Amino acid sequence: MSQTTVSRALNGFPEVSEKTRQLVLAAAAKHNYKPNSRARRLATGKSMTIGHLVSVSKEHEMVNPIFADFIAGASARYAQSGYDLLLSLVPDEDEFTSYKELAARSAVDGVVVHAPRADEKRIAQLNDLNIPFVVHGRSSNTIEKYNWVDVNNERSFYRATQLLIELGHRTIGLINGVAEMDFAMRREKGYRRALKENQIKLTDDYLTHSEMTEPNGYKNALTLLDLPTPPTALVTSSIIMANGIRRALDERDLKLGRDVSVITHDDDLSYFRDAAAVPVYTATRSSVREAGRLSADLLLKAIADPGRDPEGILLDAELILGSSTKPPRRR
Amino acid sequence: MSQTTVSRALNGFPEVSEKTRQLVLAAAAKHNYKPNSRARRLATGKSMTIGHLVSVSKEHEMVNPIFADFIAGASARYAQSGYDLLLSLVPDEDEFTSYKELAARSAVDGVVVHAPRADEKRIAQLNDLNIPFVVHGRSSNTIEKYNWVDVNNERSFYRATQLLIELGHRTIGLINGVAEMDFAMRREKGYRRALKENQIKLTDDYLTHSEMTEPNGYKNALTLLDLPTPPTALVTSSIIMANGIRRALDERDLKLGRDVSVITHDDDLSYFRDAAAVPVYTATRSSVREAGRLSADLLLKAIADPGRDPEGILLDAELILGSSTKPPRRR
DNA sequence: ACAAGCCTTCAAAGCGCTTTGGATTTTTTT
DNA sequence: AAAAAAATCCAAAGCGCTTTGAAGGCTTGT
Repeated sequence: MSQTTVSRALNGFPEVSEKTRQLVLAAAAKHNYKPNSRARRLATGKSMTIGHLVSVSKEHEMVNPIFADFIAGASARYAQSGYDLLLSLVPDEDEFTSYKELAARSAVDGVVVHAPRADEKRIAQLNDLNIPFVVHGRSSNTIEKYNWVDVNNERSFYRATQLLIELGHRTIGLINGVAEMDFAMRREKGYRRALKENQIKLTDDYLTHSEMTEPNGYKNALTLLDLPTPPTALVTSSIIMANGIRRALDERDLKLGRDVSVITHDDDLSYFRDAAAVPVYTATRSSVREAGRLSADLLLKAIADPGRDPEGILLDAELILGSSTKPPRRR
Repeated sequence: MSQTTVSRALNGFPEVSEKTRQLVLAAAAKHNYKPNSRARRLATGKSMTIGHLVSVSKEHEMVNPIFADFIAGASARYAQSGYDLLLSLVPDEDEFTSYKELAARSAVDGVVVHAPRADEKRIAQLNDLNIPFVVHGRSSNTIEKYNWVDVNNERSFYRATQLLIELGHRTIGLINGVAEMDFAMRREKGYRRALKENQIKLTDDYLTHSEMTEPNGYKNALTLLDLPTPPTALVTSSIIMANGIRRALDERDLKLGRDVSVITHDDDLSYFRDAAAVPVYTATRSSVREAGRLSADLLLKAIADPGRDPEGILLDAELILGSSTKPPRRR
């Protein structure tokens, strides 16, 4: 049997009879034959690979832990479509160099941009490179069109803050992510809007920015609790920081909920899944794994149809009521 | 200038004069030329790719969060050596199928085995496939030789338990990972050995196995605390579970350290780095990122020299004294 | 029974590199 | 200055597939 026939049978072309196809498939299965990826990719001119470049902050060697769940979502989709996932953790200062290198050696058919800043150069750069991409998040200061999947950060933090205000809180702190990050900026915006609409004036002392680690949650919570007028409620950007906050409260002999209310953003991480009947944390919840799935779908569509107009998908985080929010305690 | 010369110049062969090489390099840099990965891989017969298959427990869709840091360590090494990292999150039931498929289509030059069980079939299977691999962890019930990088789980949990005993604790619980996992088994062994050597008899009620999530840490801690004779100290396998334990203590109005001592294994995850002057947790600490680096090095060596005898690297977890351990409280 | 037409199969070219073996140029030796 | 040796460079083959264009085999209609 000729090479052509085998190739056609395996790749589902119609020019081969069903009988022959079955024969070929049977033989392939028997010998555990799979076309060699390398040869196939050269012949087709496609890499069948999606690149994920995750930046590692050089300073703290920090890897954002949400990316594991995001990638878990995306990976499943790639597998279904026969794509491989190329992962590269790069020091944040040479992010662009890495993209350029991938494009130059034609190693990927598309890339996912993680953790966009409000000011994000990578978007224009990738558009220049003419390589399909999707951004997990958005970039406020970017005018160009691009594919993105994001949650409604501004609105969900507005709602969270609003909820606290309705409960009677007037001194509310925000323990946020790194200031340059787009999501952090939007969340801050939502927080500020809620305060403003309720004529609550707070200095920037009630606002912290840092990488979203447990120790930072702890440290920043202590800073806020040590203010002359400590906050009676906190909003935070990550369940990991929320754990640090809980530790800070513990140390001050304050009880979560009773003494200080906390609302956290909850990415629904698999190892922090808050599935109790009454959730531990009141939270703005949005599955980052689902975002991974959607991003993958979008990117695969963009690759399949290069003429496609960029699309944005906005997920709505649910506001989940848990036991970490109560009216403020009389002092 | 001929293709040959360019190829040789770029790949550092001695048959080309330094002058020509510089010329070629300059031209390549100018046009941002990089040899096409696909073509190069076909020509050389190497994939220049390392596969990481991470299993996702179908049941709980759980991704072990340590893998992010492990991969961060490994990724840096791969990049240095020109290798790409292929990541695939696969449902745990078709782990082997995935390895076989990668081997059949010759997509990777080597693979890393994550989270080995005490009884681990994948090792024999990979040896059969004749594909270089390194195991992160070990497999107690496997006789074959293989490359591995592991921490001394048995010894470090022995020491941890011993420390608690020396402090005066007699009722010590172990909140462990999934029972089938090799690391969990070894840790249990260390725990039991320390108890035995001190003539402490405890039923298996003081021992829990589960995926290492925060909610499981919480739940299991509550279970132990509700025993007729509750433990005065706990040893646990993950800092994420430790966070759940802290929450359980909080709920019972018990204070970490003062009322219940806790020692946790600490993988030195970037978002839980316990770098306070006095660490929060007394812990058996071993950087999983370092393990990633070492695994990558080992695997690259194995690929470079197929005749090489398998090697094992045993890391010693440090026992770090923190503030979560105190003598038991008189009741 | 034969030609037309369709279905099925095949031989060969090509994907963009690396690598071999030979050709050419330069340097060294006599 | 000619020959030998060394240093450069190049043409062509080949990596294992896909894909094109053409040939062969079957069916159908007359």
